[in-house]
Amino acid sequence: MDGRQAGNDSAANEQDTRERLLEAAHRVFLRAGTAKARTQEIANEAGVNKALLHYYFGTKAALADAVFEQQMMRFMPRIFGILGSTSLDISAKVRKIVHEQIDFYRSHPYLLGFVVAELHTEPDRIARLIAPAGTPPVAILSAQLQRAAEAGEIRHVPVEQFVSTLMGAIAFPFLLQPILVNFLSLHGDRFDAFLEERKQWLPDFILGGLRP
Amino acid sequence: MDGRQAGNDSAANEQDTRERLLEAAHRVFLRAGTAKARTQEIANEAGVNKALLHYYFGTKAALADAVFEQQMMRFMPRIFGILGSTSLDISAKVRKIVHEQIDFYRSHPYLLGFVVAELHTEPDRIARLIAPAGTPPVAILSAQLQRAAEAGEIRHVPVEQFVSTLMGAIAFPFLLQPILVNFLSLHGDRFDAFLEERKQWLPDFILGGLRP
DNA sequence: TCCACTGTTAACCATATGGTTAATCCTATT
DNA sequence: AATAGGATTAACCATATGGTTAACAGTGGA
Repeated sequence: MDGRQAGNDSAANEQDTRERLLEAAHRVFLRAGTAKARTQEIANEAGVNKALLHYYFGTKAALADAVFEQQMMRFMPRIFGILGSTSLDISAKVRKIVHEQIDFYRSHPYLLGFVVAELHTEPDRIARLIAPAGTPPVAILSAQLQRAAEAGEIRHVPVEQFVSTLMGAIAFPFLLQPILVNFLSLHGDRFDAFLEERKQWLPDFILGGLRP
Repeated sequence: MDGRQAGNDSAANEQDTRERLLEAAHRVFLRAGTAKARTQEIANEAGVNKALLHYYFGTKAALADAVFEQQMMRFMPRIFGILGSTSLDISAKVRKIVHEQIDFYRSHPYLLGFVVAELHTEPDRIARLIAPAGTPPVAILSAQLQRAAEAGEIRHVPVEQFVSTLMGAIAFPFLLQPILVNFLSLHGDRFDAFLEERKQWLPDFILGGLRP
């Protein structure tokens, strides 16, 4: 069950042990959730003794914090990077974020579920970690929407509503996948086809909703 | 920490004990997730001995299954009831489902988070529970969209895409609330105002996206 | 060569937790 | 009143689990 072969003498040591632990934790936490995850399994997957986990990270909770933060930093900047860009117009932003995010979550299937699950069972953590963030990159998008509306290019749209709708439409299939698959009959590779179609359809639909 | 006063002699017994346990489990599971939830806490909250939990439900997992299924049945039928209705046109369906669902999730804040978290950490359960469902209520909506498109009232839209977008836009704010609140500055009662605005804005936007 | 210090491990510990058991209570039926 | 059977409890149990400890290995510097 641990997928770690012998011969970890030299090959394994190339990577820093702390890093290996973090990656193992990342894998185990994401697939099991921090509550169900076992420190022993993390140690196994990293190919080291369980005591090393505490040697480097102190407690399971601290390690979980580290992993959670690391994962948040993995997709939040992508989103804000696009939404807050000053060189893309709204249409380009929508198309780009839909494409990139769908591809990203597809290749990281556990990420969103993990984040939502953690947000739900450990609601305080987000405050603990995100507190130091200060600059609102949404302001740029807000101004952009405002300008476009005044120029008559689009309908007037509140940023919060816009962002929630866009991101919700992107994230939903990944979060509720098992339900969706069942009730929309997206079994087998049809779910993948659905996602592929969505990369094209969703931007059209969103931009269609913005038409004046 | 348990919020149960003395005097449970007569007043408490009015309700069936099994039911009290189920409700307590529902509360504890939803707020903590099944992994973090403690059977002792459930027993406390129900005001009974922990052994009764096993007397009635066998194992913690079985109780969790019961609660999960109960919660699923709590919101899935609402959705399908509206989407699959034969007496509402598309516009009415969108308006009604947005209004009703936002109000519903607002008064059951833990529900969606719980479902997603469980879906994530116990992906098999959904198959175990939902298997016997056979009729696709989405077929009605699908036909309706088809007809409206042919009549030139709306653009052509695949059901799966439509439903995913609609439901995603509704659910997202509740699922990622802590993040949203932070990055869109929706602190305090501004989140509530956001939701209230959304009940009006979202149907307009969705229907706007459907315009031919 | 010896020392000191970091990294690493096997063995161990305390405790939380799901689950069990045997006895007791309660109530309806005879 | 006696009894049977379900409901309920206090006490108990086995084990999983996060965390600790003491010893050991390796390595670079004095």
